[in-house]
Amino acid sequence: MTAAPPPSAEPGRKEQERDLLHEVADAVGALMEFWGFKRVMGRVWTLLYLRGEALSASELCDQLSISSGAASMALSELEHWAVVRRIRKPGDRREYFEAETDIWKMISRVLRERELAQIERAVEVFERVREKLRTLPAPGERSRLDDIADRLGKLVDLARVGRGLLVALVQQGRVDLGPLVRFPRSRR
Amino acid sequence: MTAAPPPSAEPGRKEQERDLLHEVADAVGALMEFWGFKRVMGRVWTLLYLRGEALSASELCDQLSISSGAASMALSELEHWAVVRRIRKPGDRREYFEAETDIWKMISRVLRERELAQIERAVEVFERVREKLRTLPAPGERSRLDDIADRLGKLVDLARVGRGLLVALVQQGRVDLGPLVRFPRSRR
DNA sequence: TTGAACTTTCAAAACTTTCTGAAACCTCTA
DNA sequence: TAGAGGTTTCAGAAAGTTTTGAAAGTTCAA
Repeated sequence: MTAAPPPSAEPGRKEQERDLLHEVADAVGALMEFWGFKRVMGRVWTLLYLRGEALSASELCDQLSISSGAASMALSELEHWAVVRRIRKPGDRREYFEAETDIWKMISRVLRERELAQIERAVEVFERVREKLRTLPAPGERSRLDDIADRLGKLVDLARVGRGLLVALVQQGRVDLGPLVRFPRSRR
Repeated sequence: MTAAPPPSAEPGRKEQERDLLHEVADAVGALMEFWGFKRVMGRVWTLLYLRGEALSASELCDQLSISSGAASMALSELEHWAVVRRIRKPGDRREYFEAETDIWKMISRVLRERELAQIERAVEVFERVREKLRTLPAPGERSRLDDIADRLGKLVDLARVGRGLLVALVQQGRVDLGPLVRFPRSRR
């Protein structure tokens, strides 16, 4: 009387489970999105992690309701960041995917490859512009332009401090933001 | 022979200066975008910082080629994050804006208000789902669901560790990611 | 070598975010 | 307290991002 398989509407245990995992996956997705990744990447990783076993691409598509294209892209990107491992099972043509669980490896890699590059790019722009500002002919308003160049110099210093802290963090897993906390307040 | 005002095409010192500042502003904009802010916010702050004086909204619109609407929105948001100060000059109806230069104040505020909230939200979801998973009737596959709940528990722990580190960072300006580096690798 | 099974690519569609500019709304000064 | 000068709001436009799904590309067992 109570053991009949659910007719067709009604939650159903399987669906409930899927929805719950879905919810967690979304929460992680939001977190990762904040870190500059795509939301699906977080969702995929989470499902793989929670399920605890290697899943095939098509199962991921089913479980997360995404297209094969989206899955393929998310998976390669996750693999690039070493957040997911690609696995082959002998005698099975499909590829399987497994969640990487070494959190620090993931985070430090992002800091090193992405954030550092970002800061470096900014430093380059700052320095180049400062040089150009110097050579800009400025009859009669030398001091105003010089002031700007000075502040730009401070920006360069700041970016360098930031870069240093980031490097320290990645290398030692530990950082003291003192230099940043104390960074020269401008004297007006 | 060489001192005539530039005819109409040609760089022109004024334009060159504006373009150079523009370039720096864009670089900072890209950096801030990465941190989850809007690009214009970074551009506005940078221009204010480099110019070193309080500017009116309309001057910002001119210099950055943005509409009054965009400026208004960026400025209120910057003000919310205490990255820019709003200033009134006596006898002038306009509002002026000035760049805040205390970098740490800005960063710690973002970490506290935004990142922390984000993590807290995730923790709540994780715990709620874990509870529900526990009460999910699971005839005949008790162990699989339990495994999932266990891993979800680890996720909760991880998020708590992250929250702790963040709080420490904000309060002491210093952090040791050891707990994260060492976070329990899953035994498969 | 073939072809079935699976994966990747990519142009177009769907969706999201950001920007514009005019109208509504303030807020001072006279 | 009228209204000129400024600021904010907001609906629609523009720009940007993500997703889809079908076609092209791979790979492997036979």
